[in-house]
Amino acid sequence: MATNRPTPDKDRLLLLDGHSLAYRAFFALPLENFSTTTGQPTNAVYGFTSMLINVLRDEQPTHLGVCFDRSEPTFRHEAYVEYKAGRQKTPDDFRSQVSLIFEVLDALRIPRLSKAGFEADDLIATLATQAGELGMETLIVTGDRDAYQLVTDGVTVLYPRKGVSDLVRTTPAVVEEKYGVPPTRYRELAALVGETSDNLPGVPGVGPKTAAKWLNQHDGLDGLVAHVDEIKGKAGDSLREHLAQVLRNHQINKLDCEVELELTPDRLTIGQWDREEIHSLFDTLQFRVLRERLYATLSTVEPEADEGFEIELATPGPGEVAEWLERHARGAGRIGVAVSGTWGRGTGELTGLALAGLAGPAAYLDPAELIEEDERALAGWLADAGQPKAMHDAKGPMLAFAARGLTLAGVTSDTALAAYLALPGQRSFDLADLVLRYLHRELREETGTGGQLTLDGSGEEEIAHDLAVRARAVAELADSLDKDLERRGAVRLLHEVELPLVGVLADMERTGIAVDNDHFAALSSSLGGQVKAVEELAFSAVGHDFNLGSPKQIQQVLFDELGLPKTKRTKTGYTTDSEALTNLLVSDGHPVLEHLLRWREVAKLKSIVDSLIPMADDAGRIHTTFNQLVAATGRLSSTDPNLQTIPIRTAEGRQIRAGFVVGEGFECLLTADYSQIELRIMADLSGDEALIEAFTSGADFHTITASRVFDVPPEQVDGELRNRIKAMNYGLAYGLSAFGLSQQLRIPPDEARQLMEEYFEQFGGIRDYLRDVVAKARQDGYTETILGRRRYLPDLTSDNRQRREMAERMALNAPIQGSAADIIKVASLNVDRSLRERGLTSRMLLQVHDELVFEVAEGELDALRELVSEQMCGAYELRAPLVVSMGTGRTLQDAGH
DNA sequence: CAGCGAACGTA
DNA sequence: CGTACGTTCGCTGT
Repeated sequence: MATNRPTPDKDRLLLLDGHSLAYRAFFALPLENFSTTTGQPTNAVYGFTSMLINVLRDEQPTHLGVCFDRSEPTFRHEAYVEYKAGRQKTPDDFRSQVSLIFEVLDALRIPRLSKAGFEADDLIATLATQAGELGMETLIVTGDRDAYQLVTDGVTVLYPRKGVSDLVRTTPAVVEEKYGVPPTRYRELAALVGETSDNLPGVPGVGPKTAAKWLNQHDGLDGLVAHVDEIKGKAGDSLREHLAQVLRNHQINKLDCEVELELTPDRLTIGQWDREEIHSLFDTLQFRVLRERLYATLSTVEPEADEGFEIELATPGPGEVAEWLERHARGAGRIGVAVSGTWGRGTGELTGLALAGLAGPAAYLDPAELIEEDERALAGWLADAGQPKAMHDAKGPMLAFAARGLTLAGVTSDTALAAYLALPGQRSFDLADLVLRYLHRELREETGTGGQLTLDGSGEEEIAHDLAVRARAVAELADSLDKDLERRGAVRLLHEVELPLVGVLADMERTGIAVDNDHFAALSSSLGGQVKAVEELAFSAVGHDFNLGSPKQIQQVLFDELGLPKTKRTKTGYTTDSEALTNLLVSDGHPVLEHLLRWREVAKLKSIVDSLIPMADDAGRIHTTFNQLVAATGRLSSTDPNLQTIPIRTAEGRQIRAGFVVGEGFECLLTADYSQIELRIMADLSGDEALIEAFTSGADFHTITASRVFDVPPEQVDGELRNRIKAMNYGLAYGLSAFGLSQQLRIPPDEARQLMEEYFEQFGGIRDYLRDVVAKARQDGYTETILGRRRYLPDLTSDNRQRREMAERMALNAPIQGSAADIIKVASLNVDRSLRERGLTSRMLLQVHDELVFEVAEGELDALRELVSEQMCGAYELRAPLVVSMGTGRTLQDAGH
């Protein structure tokens, strides 16, 4: 709609009919594509918000309001009891979204209006009328055609045509063309034709064409009524028969232009919206694209976001680096460092480097141009822990630095990490987003005041400026985030845990883990043979070929062809997951089920092996990438490849572990894992004496707890009883319900409920703790780990049960899982430091949530065992003390225990 | 060719 | 109707 750019000299009021637009969006957008992972439908909110953003962008209103219907009856119901009768009830999936729309509007500081006894249309009519008197231009966005009666030269209706993206501009000429009457007559025409959705029947046999003809012939409805006896034909008879109804329609579809409202059009201004609120709301709604669009739109409205960064850029020539650093970096406070290049798989390459403090000139260095002297000066400054630096997501750049022999020290802020602690659960910590959010600026150079870019076409200068802007932005952002973390009590967590961990993780990535690709190749071919064989068995069992990897085709075979009983529903059909197939196998026993399960198993293993083979570098080592910014609880994650999910449960799976081996020159691998760390944390946090006692007694924890719950001596606790309590013990930390427990143990729900009650009778502290932790989180808006790591859970107060209960389970789990993450992070740091202090060459390779994997140097096994045990157990003092178990061997399989 | 859902690997 | 992740595959829609 760029053709209809507004004229800025006139005030422009935009009025939206909230319900009618949301309702349209609800039916236009498929629910299955617009729901959050917690199951909250969002299609109406999404569609409405999307329309709102578009119209803000295209129309650039100066004033704005959204009107809503109310549930109370209106004067129309009083005039006609059947008004809107027979309408189907509003779907629940829609109703749950209305309050979300309110939240969006409130966060955007957009006024919303409603009044008991009136429909949104009446408010719109009133405001449009008043706006006209104030000399304002009005735009009405509504899916209700009644609004056509308001159209004048100063009032335009934007009516959504199919879906939510296309708005038709309805001017007087358009109404006239479409209906054959001017907007002022539209009401009369509608009275004759009727409105089925309002349960206002018109004259049978009379459509818009006839109605328009009559109205034009008799100069309106009054004239028509006066000459009603002259109307000929069947339609005339029909009109006379239904005349009362027409007059009633005409009375009812009149919009009230004199509703008393608290706000007048000139007060419907667009407030300063709250970026944080929008961020967290859009996070909850999982609107990613929409957020970008919103920012793109509103930043054109918001002048402050138009500002960029002023940069005075120097490019020290050969031999000038040392001097520049001396003059502008040393003693100039914290320097922002921005790096361009590539990194991953434990290495990287540096292509550009920019330095900038809060003020003063910035420098751009091209690593390819540095002479030895410059490189030495740079290396010295980078490695100087006394020179404070701020970076954004420093781990990658660290790998690139390391690849050219540079070490980095003195990083007192990593803005990505700081943002992660401030806003865990956000999925991206893009520098531009953070700059916009915290500094209300755009990540670009301010070109208005001097410093004109001289683009010579090479783009090189542009790259330098771009990087310098990032360096300056990081320096400023770091200060801003420091303050934010202060407020959130996360300063120590950043400085004492997350920041130092960056280097430890980079080292692990750089080191990698050795693999035996011959072993993997043999494994792959053996698994490949089995995949083929099982595939053939499956085909002959059903009599034809099909794709065993396609759930869709499996469903067709199982449920359509073989007529097996339907399983649990998924979004797209019926589940064929291994649990369901196993159930079918027990109940029906069709041989294809067995083959299918077996195929999945071997195909999965083969795909893991095949994905690992090309990962090894020339030295035969695989380098994962640890992500420190993704897990909402504070855990690390591992990608490319994910070395935190190497199979262990089945013997065949463990064959893959046999392919991870000790590297040349080293003695063996050592794995060290915390035993039952989450349960110990739960015991500590809850302070339940019985539970703590169960841990300090030294005997098998599940057996001890089972013995208490079933009131039998520990030696009489058999596998079955122990299993039940083990499931309970673990399930508690996840917010397991009685129903879930019954499912897992395959016992009746009543029995499961009773089991839980008996458990809580013995360990009441746990129940109290779990209840309190949720209550506190609801109060505070977040949960906290032992080191003060927060997780924000706004959904705890949601009126949507599904969302609320999901948030409650997250609230139960986050402090436990997150505290375990805190502890192993501290342990990793302490082990790393201790290795250094004792001058050992053994090294840490992996972190797998509650386990650390080491490569043991010749002759260091005993020393390492002692060191690791000491540092891991001593990482944090719990009332149920930390216990570590270790295993060693030449492969990861042998080192298991 | 991107994006999504189902399935499944780990703690 | 038990948390937290990442990867693979097939399918669908642009």
